[in-house]
Amino acid sequence: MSKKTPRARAVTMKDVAHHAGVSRTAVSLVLNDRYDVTLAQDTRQRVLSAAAELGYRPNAGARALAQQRSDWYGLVTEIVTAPFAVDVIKGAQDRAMTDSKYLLIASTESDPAAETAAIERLLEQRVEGLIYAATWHRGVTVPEIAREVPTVLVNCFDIEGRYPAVVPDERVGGYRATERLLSADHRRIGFINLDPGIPAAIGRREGYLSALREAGIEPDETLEVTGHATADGGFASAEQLLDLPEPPTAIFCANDRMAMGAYDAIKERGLRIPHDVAVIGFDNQELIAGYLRPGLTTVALPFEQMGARGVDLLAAITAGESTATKIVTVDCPLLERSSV
Amino acid sequence: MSKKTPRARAVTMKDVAHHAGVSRTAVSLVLNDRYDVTLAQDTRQRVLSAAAELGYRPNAGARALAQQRSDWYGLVTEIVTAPFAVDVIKGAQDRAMTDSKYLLIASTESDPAAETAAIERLLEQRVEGLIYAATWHRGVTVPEIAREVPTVLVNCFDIEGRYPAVVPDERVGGYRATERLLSADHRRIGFINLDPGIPAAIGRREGYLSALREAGIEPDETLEVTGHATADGGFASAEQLLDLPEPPTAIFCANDRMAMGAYDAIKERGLRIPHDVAVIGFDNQELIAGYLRPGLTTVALPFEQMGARGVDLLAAITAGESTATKIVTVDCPLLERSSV
DNA sequence: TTGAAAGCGCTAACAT
DNA sequence: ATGTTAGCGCTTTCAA
Repeated sequence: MSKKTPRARAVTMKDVAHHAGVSRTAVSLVLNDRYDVTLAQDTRQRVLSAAAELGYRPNAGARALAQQRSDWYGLVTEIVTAPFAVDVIKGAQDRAMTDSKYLLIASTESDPAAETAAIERLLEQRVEGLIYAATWHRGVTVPEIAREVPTVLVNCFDIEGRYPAVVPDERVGGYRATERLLSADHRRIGFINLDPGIPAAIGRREGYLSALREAGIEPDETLEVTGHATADGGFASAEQLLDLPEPPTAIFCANDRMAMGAYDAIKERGLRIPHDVAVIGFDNQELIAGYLRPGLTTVALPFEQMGARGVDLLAAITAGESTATKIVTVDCPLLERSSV
Repeated sequence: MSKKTPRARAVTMKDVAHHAGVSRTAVSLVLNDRYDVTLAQDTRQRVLSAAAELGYRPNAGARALAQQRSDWYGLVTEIVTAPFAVDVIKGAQDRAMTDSKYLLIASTESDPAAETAAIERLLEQRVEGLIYAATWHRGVTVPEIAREVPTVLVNCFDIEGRYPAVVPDERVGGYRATERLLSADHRRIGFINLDPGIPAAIGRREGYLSALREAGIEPDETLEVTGHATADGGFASAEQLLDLPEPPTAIFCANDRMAMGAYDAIKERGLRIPHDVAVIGFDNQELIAGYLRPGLTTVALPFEQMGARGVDLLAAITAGESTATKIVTVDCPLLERSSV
């Protein structure tokens, strides 16, 4: 066991000031590019080179203390647990960086007590705002403590409508998928939906139905089935559809996992995708959609954009530019591969 | 546009002290559970209730400044970009939490300049140490600036061997996979490997070969093929193996994506998994391994554990308990599903 | 144009 | 056992 080596004390502003032969104030002014105050060109130069020479690095914490602002946002999420929606983090992270904000991420397992504790700790770090993100689109109950600071929900919404939120536009997504199938001349389009009640199931179905109606097709209830949201569920539901006296020529699966199962069902009957049966998914889970054979055409959930929009909203709110608890809806784009 | 509402100034220790009628020192002592100093039981009580009453919340930044330690670690990674290995973040996060450490995550896209900048900003936040994590196991070059603070690599290693690292035990993983197949009485075991040269390919192959040899089987070179690391690559390689005059009865795929393709190749020939051909994968990509039909037996990459071990190591180093640039190897467990 | 001084919230050495 | 005081590194009035 080696003794702990005491790290050399970091260079401070005082050191720079001393080295440059100016006051600490001057250093602060120069280093913060405060051009509202007029400083001698020479002073500026001296400070700059002294800082460079000494390898000065500002201490963000000290600055935060003095300025009473941390430049941090807290991101509370169960997402770290479920890699599916991890792009939310990336989107938020990138967007925060461009604002010179930091993201303090607290992962939770949606245990309310732990969640409150996590937020509590973020508040101790004096985060200026909170982003509360969920793995799958749903209504949530945010711990009361979050009210202490501006808070924005991402990929979920407050059941009581007290917070602004950023959510995917499920309806348009469902519409796009169906429309794509229609444009390939399919008229009998099966729909394997998720368990009813959740926003994804409701919105995607609405989109499906309205696309059909716009195309002058009266929805046929036998073509609508709900399946367990897994590959096995998709397999079973697809079988059900294919067993119909008048089976569909295309199937819209409300998620990619079910589409994965549908592929198996279709292939097992010796049918070809998309030649005999076209398939379209939802979620754009890369690992599935990208690697199925043929590649699965699907609708993408805009996780990254939602994360970015969340930070946007938060920035606007903390800047006092916005205050309404509005719901921002983000588009779900269609991703063409080869299954239609 | 509403005017920015000035947030009420937070309750400080001074307020608590005042309210309790004691000194700031006393408050600090009580709130930090410093039992080495003796305080009147009454004082302690008064402070506690004053703090509760006022809703006092410590200011982590101020404490960091005074103590000259931040309790923060920086996690530099490209992982946020690629959800695959995101469990590293979770493992590190959880482990850090139990130490009351925070993780400041900086996502990079492995652009060296951006990486250096990201680390620079982490250092401005006065992180006490750095974890540098990669999406896939490989040798990396860490920006020089990382030397300023204890640094640990996770799922990668320094090409020049200057940093301690935590990596998966690829060899044992390959061994386990092969052994599992052997235990199911397979003697002709095909191996679809990754592009040679990377640690995963080298280690997994070593494990494969040594398991065979231990079982008294002389490796047959025609059973070893390398494929493009995708489903299509796996498909092609599996075809190649199945076309052999004496085809294998089991295939070990060096990753799950290739196993996904192998499934298709096997099924297209009307063969059954595992009855006619057993398949085993590597990586345990949930979305693939869990949803393939039948479920894919595979070897898991211990991302979460690696993240946790990384923080462990860092904690030991910053505590001065360890200093060697050792390589820690983490076990890759076998995950049984139904493909063997 | 520059500098002195106070203060941000907290800890810790030192007195009392 | 409790209080005083001096920082921690930085920003920001306010004077000079």
